[in-house]
Amino acid sequence: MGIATVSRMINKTGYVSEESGKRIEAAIRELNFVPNERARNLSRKKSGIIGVIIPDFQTPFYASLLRQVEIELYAYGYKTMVCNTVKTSDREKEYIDMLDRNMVDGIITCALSVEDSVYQMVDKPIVSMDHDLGERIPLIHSDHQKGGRLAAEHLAGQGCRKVIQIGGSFPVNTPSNDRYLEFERVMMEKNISVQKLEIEWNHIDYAYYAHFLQDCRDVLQDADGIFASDMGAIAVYHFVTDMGIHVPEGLKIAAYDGTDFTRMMTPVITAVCQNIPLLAAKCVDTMMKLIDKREDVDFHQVTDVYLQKGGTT
Amino acid sequence: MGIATVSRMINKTGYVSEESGKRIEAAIRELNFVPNERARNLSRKKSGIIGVIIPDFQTPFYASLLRQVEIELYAYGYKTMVCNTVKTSDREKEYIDMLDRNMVDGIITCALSVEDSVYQMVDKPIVSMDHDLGERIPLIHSDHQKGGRLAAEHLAGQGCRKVIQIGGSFPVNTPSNDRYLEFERVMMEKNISVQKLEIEWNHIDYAYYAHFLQDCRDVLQDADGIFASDMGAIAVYHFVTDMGIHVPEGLKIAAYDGTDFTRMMTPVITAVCQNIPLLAAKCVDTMMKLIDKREDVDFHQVTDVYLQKGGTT
DNA sequence: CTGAAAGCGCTAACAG
DNA sequence: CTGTTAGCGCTTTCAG
Repeated sequence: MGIATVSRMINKTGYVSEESGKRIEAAIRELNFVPNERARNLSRKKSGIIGVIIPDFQTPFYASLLRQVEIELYAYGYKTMVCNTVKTSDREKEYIDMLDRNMVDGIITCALSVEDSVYQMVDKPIVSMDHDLGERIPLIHSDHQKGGRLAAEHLAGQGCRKVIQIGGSFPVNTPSNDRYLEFERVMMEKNISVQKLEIEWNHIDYAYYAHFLQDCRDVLQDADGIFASDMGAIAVYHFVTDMGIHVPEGLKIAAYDGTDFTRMMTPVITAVCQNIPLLAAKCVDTMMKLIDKREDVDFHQVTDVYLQKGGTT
Repeated sequence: MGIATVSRMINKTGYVSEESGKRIEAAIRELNFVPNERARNLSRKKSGIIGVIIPDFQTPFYASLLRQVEIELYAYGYKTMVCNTVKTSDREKEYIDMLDRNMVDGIITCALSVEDSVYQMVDKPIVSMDHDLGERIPLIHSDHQKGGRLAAEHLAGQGCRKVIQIGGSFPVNTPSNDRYLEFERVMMEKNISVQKLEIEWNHIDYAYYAHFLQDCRDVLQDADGIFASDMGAIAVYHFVTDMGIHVPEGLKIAAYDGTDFTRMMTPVITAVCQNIPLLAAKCVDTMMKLIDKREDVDFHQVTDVYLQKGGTT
């Protein structure tokens, strides 16, 4: 009985007579045989692993996204390799190289620290979230423009006249910027003053916010509304409360992302919510199409956002 | 010029003359050659990937741990495969099987849903956190006993006389249980009444807590102190505040884990903090020793915990 | 120092 | 239906 038959049996590919089947099964059990994945990967020319590159899953949004992506990939029989760039472009580059070295079958990326060209050189499955890498690489993101508008209209509707926006200027071409632009545009239209406080996009952790806000006391004191990412909003709430400002009377806070944490807070934070499960599903579905070399790949998918009214506005 | 020389060159193993070196370098550049990781994995009999099994990184503690572990593994040149069991033992089993199939070089696990025997059958590098899998598998965990004591003494010191503990009964042998036992023991000693509210350990997300607390209104109303995990504490704070109970005057809340979220909240939550970076470092260091088949493996490592005084007590 | 050759363990034609 | 035979692409003796 040959080794090929065993292979056919295990992979259910090709015919195997009932008798051989039984014998093989017995042998497998007896010898405690387990197929070696590394050998399979080599001859099949695939590893069944997808790398997911994220800036840092300290950020609630990315943590949630990674979680959902893992669940989706698992459903398709793929394993997830976490690729946390921890804010450094070196790490992002190294993870992309991995694709070339055939360690993973594809990469889903939402990191922003590397020039687009690095990605464009790779001729393997890549799906990008929130980062336009050229038209040959599928791009998926939320309707950030609508997000900016929802926030602006809400704050305006609550009577804000002097608002602050906290956000970074990304070094790359990302649709995320639309939320800042649209927010400002809508406010301008309503003659509401908007000031943008620039944060270093690659330093986004709580300690940084705490430190950053220290330097903005006066501006915060003076404003009546603020728009920031989930973690930024949480930090602002914490900070201004310590300053003795009452939320929402003294200052209204709206967050962007709307991860679970905004709902765990007391009060719940008003937020524009991205549909993370849907984003994750689209990333994975698109990756599967790319891997299967299917023709019906949608190269630009935008998902809806909605406003969650909480106690901070 | 033979293929072997190229291999020696790339891996810096064995001698290569300067001239050959240059020629190879040129060829690599010209042909844009990249070594195939899958082939390497097969012949080297290793993949450079470590699987990290966690119950669910919705839980702040595991999310932080995973993050740190990835950073440590990366420093050693290893990649991290996320293995989120999402509360199901099937998934945990499947991930363990992966080890057998030689997909990963080792597994760091902190999941609790599978009988110990499943792990003991595997004769490959495994490091366990918070789950005693027998003396042949290194066990790493925080000093949960001290943690329980710190919380108990603190709440007692703040004048609590009637406290609640929220926690699960794990289906496996885990040192985490010590914190419940010690908490109760210390309280008993001081003649303080303790009631334990049992939660389903495998349903630990915010929605569950919210629902669970609904059914405990009376008990909460009646108590003056409570001890729960980070997320549990956050949920309690949220819930009792909505009920009109003032924290800390009406109820004192102490959390267990002490992840960043306890510091992001307003007020900061009093918590017993586990040293997550140290735990992660120990897990990874131990894994490296196991892989290198070194003799100096410490099979039982306990790390210290400390109390963070916040505004909820 | 270098090349030939034998695997690593499995998959995939291709004749029987 | 099944066994034989090539690979997959790299590492690693082992002569030379």
